[in-house]
Amino acid sequence: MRRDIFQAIADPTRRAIITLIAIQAMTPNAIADNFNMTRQAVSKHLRILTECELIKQEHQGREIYYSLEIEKMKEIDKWLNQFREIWEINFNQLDIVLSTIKKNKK
Amino acid sequence: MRRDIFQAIADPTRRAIITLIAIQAMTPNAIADNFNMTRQAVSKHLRILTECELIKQEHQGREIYYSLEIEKMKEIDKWLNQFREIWEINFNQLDIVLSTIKKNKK
DNA sequence: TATATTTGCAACCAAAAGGTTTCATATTAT
DNA sequence: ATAATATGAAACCTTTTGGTTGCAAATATA
Repeated sequence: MRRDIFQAIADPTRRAIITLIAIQAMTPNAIADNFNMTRQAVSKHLRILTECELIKQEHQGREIYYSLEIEKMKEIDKWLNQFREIWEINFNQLDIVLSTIKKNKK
Repeated sequence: MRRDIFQAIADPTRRAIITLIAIQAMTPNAIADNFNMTRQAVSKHLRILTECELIKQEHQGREIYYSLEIEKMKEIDKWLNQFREIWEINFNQLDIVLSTIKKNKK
């Protein structure tokens, strides 16, 4: 069982669940209504998301409300940080190219 | 074959490859040297990354240099955008809490 | 108390993933 | 021309994934 955050968001159903409960906490039944699969299949996805702490539960009687653990989402952002520098470089290079074009126009 | 960007970065080896070639373009052999698996296994990962256009090839004689397609990486960032608003809200709420504590101290 | 509802868990199954070995092809070097 | 090198592709195998159905437990309702 690898069960890291990148593996968690690899599945399109799980990404949809994340987006769904980002707005507001929902019960498994309510979540499952949005998908074309059994409640149990959705439940398995919720289990995986819970295991890697991307979502959290709140028990209320016999119902369980699932909501997004937004802090964990930032880990993906953190991983992307190492590439932002490259984006910036590319942007700056584009900037140089653009100003060169400008100069030549004059 | 799903082969989308989220499925591509789900595998730790592929994430490592991405990080490796982000710095500079590399040949499959050079890339494979960094992993404890056969060259062919690495080659399969390169194929998957190529198929979803996360990396690009540059042929040079019998060698092929693989490099990162940085623009594609931004798609992950774009997906994260829908959650940034929530981060901000949380941050602002924390701000309110902090200023309330400050006020009560006085 | 008996029944309905909400949920999770286990057993099972087909398909996909990730590795291996073997082989074919193209380019370079002798 | 022959041999070596760099690479990709195919066949194969094991494990993981993502779904199913059936069942058990806890809570709410009649």
